[in-house]
Amino acid sequence: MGKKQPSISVTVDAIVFGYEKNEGVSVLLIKRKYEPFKDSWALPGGFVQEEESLETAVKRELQEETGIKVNYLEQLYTFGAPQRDPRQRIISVAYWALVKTSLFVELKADTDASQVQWFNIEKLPKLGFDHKLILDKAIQRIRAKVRYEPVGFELLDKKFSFADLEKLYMSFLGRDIDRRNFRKKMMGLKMLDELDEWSKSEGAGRPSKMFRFNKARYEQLQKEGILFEI
Amino acid sequence: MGKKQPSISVTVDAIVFGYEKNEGVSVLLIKRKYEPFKDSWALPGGFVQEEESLETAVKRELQEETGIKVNYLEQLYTFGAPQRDPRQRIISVAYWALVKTSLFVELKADTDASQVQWFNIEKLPKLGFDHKLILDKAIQRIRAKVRYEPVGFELLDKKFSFADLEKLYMSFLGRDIDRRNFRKKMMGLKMLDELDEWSKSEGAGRPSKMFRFNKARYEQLQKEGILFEI
DNA sequence: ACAAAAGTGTTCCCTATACACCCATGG
DNA sequence: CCATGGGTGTATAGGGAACACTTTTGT
Repeated sequence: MGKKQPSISVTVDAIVFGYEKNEGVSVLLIKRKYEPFKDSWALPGGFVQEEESLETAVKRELQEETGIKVNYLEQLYTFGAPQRDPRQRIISVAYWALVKTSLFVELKADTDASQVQWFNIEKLPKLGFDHKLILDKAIQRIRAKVRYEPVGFELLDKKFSFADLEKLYMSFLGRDIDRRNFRKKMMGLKMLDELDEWSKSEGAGRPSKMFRFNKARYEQLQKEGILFEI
Repeated sequence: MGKKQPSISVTVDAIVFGYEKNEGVSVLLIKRKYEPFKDSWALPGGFVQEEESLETAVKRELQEETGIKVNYLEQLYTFGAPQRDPRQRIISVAYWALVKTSLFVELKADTDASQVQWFNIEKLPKLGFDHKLILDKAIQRIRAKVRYEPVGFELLDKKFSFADLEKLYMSFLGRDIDRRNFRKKMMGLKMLDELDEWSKSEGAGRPSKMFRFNKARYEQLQKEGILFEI
C-alpha cells in the first residue's frame, strides 16, 4: 500500500425487480441521455459521492433518475473489469431490490435519463455497458434466494389468494409448481394467516379464500432461512 | 451521472483461509509497516492499479505483501462506509480464498508488511480498519458455502483418510459430525475413490484406508451444488 | 350443463438422524 | 490385555413428490 493512487471512479448500479400479478417479473431500465451509450437502455446508477455510503448513493441515483424510492437494496456484486466503461476506469458496485411494480407506475425520467420503463425479464432490450452481465447475475441471485428465504411480502397486495402466491413463486422459479404440495408446504411454515374473506369473481371459477402474510413469522423465516424445496 | 467525480480510492483485501489437519482453520494476516494502524494486524491488500482487474490486483497484493500465490479468489463483498479509512474515502472489494496452510510455510513479509502470520480463527488478534467486520463476513460465507458445495480438494493431501476429511468438515462447520452418517453421505456422493493403501500408524489404533478425491465428480458437484445436510 | 378455477388427502420413497458394537494396531 | 482410533448396519421418522377428484361459481 502506499505508492501510486490511480484515478479510478466508483459508481453504483441498481437492479430493481418489479413484480406484478399479471405481468410477472420486470426490471427497471433507463434510456441514457448522454454518451457513452447515448439512447441505449441501461441500469440506473451513477457516481458515488465522497461523503455518502454506497447504499445511500444507489438510493439517491435511483430517485434522481427514475423518481422511485426504495427502502432496502442488497449488494449483489462489484464489477471492475478494466475496459467495462469506455471513458475511464470505473468500478461499479451493483445493488438489487424487489418491489411491487404497481407502486411505481409514475416513473419520471430525470437527470441522466430520457426515459424510464419496466421491461419484462423475458423481453429485454439490448443494454449498454456490461449491464447485461450484471442483470444476468442478479437474476441468478434472485432465483437462488427464493429457495432459502421467503418472498412475497412486499410484492403482493395485503390480501391475496393462494393462486396469487403460487403464480409469484412460479415466476421466480421459472417453472410449474404442484398446487397441493405448495399449499401444504406454505401452511406448514405458518407464514400465512387465513382470512374470512373470499375473492370477488373475475370470470368463472370458484371464489378463493384470501390470506395475508403473518409478518412476525415471515421475518423470523427470513432470519432463520427456509429450505424451500418444491 | 455526469456532474462531479469525487476522488474515491479503490482497494482490494484478501481473506486467505488456510487449513491444516492438526491446526484447523487459520487466516493470513500482516502486521502493518506504515500508518494508519501501523503495527496493527490487518488483512493483506492494497490499491487497485488503473489497468488491472480486481482479481489481478488481489493476487498481486497478496504476492507482494506475503509472498504467497493463490490461483483462485472469490469475491466476498464490497465495503464502502465513508469513514472506514481514516485517511480518505476508500472503498474496498474483499476477496477470499482457501488454501492448504502447509504449502505456505515460508511467508515473507515485504512491501507494506513487517510480519506475516497465520492465525487460528479461534485466536485472532485485534485488527485495524474494519477488518474484523470483513473477516466475520468471510467466516460466515465459508460456513454457508460448505453446505452447498464440496470442499477439501485443495486442502488435504492427495491421499487422506476418512478421519482427515471428517475433521476438515468439523472445522468448517464448527460442530461434531456422526462418523457413520458422514461416511454414508460421502460415499453416496461418489466423490471419493477408495485406494488400496492403509495409513501408517501414528500411535495406537487401527490403520485407516486411504482415499483420494475423484476430481471429475468433485468438479461436477461444485457446479451442480450439493445439499450437505449433516 | 359445461367450463373454469379452487379446494382437498393419500401413498410412496428417500434421506436425515439416532444409535452401539466389533476390529486392527501399538504399547 | 488394554487403550486408541477405524470401520460398519439398522430402525425410525419426516418431508418431498406424484397424483385425481370434488366444489363452487359464471356463462
